[in-house]
Amino acid sequence: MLVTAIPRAERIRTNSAGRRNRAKEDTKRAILEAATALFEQRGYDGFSLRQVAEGIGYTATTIYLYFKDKNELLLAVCAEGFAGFGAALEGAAKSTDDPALRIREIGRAYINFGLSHPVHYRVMFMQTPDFVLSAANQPREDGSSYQIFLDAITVAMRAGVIPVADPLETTNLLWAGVHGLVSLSLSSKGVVPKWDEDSVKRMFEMQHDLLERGWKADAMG
Amino acid sequence: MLVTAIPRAERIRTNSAGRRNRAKEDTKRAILEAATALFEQRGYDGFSLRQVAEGIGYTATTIYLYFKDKNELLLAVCAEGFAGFGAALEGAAKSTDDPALRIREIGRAYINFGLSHPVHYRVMFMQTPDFVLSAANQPREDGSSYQIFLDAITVAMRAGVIPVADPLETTNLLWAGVHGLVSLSLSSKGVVPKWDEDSVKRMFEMQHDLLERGWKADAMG
DNA sequence: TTGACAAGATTAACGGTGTTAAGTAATCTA
DNA sequence: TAGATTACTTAACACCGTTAATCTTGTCAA
Repeated sequence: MLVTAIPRAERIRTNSAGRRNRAKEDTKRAILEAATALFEQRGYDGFSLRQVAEGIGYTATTIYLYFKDKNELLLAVCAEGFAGFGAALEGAAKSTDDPALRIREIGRAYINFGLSHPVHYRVMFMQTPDFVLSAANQPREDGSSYQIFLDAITVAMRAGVIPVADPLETTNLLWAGVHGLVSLSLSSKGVVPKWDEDSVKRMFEMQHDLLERGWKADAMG
Repeated sequence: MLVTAIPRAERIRTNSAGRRNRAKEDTKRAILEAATALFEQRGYDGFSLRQVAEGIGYTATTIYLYFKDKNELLLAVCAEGFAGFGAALEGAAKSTDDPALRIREIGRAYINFGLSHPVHYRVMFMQTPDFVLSAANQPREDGSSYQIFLDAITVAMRAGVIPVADPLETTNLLWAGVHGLVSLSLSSKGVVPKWDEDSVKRMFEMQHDLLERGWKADAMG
């Protein structure tokens, strides 16, 4: 008789536990996906636990077995969406070696993401105060989204293409520029002229041209 | 007997109607004031019709006799708060004859207002999409808040201190700059570095310096 | 194989929300 | 003084997030 290192009882128990865990992960994923779908098509206001649950044949209270409360589920939904945010910024940062162009590309990526993920962007940066932190500091292998901005700025400063100043404030300045464009577009599109996507992209280029010219003028005294 | 031009019955009726109307205006004001108080100290989320009403000894349904629904009451509350917004911008616009300085002063007034009226600013420009329109277009004797921006821009263009371009887009650009600073400050103050009031004001000056230098560099080819 | 146990899901309930429809009491009109 | 109008309330509906208690079912050790 072949004696295995692990006794039968324990094998069964761990397998069973494994299957249970897998099942649990599955329904957790199911909830998350239903939540994401509902959230994306109904927005922040039309998002209720009861609807999420009923959409996949559960009761609302079941969600509490998998998420602490509504906020945590919403945060999980956004975290998923914002994995793509960090990736987009990172891709932009790596797309060129030119320190000045890199900043512009990051800005373009930011704008593009915001405009094409309005619901996520809204919740993360506009609607719910507490979410900004987790959005900006969404941990990634190589630094948060904010860090990607900051790195590009410090590199550009060292390279002498932008004036040396407090890197944090310069980062915030750039962030404010793109965030202003995206958030006003999301709020004003269709009700105030010139806030459609094309205008916003054009305005970003104008904004960045001005910034670069300003930096250059500053460098020349 | 002295014959008055207006018969007694009619006088009574109109007076009575006047008294009624005055009373009605009074309770409308009472509701509005209670709403404002509650809104200012509990914010958008902790604002309920039942609480507004109970605070002044009415039932929630009474509010519907004076306002169409919750949204309209909230809008009235914000409209009140934003009378000051237009006034602040207008004051800034009139504070100088220098077209370039005027733009900066308007920006400063915008920043100051946003930072000192966080709750109103949030609702008008961040929280509720539908409110941006009424905030920007809040009718005033001499034009909306947006119009104050726009006028300053067109004057500056005519004066040659900023490059001639689409005035609407240039206005939006400026608006995005200050809105980005204010809204990120409101969302990030205390959780992300350098978003306190002093930093924001400093960043605005940096931002505007860059813009002006950029405009000047543009003018020189 | 049976009985205990634990996990997963449900039902019931609490206190809250915006909103509508019907009812009441006082005031004004004729 | 009878009837209409006005200001307000009560009752109800359909939701919401959240908690506690209950049920069901499969797994486990004896």
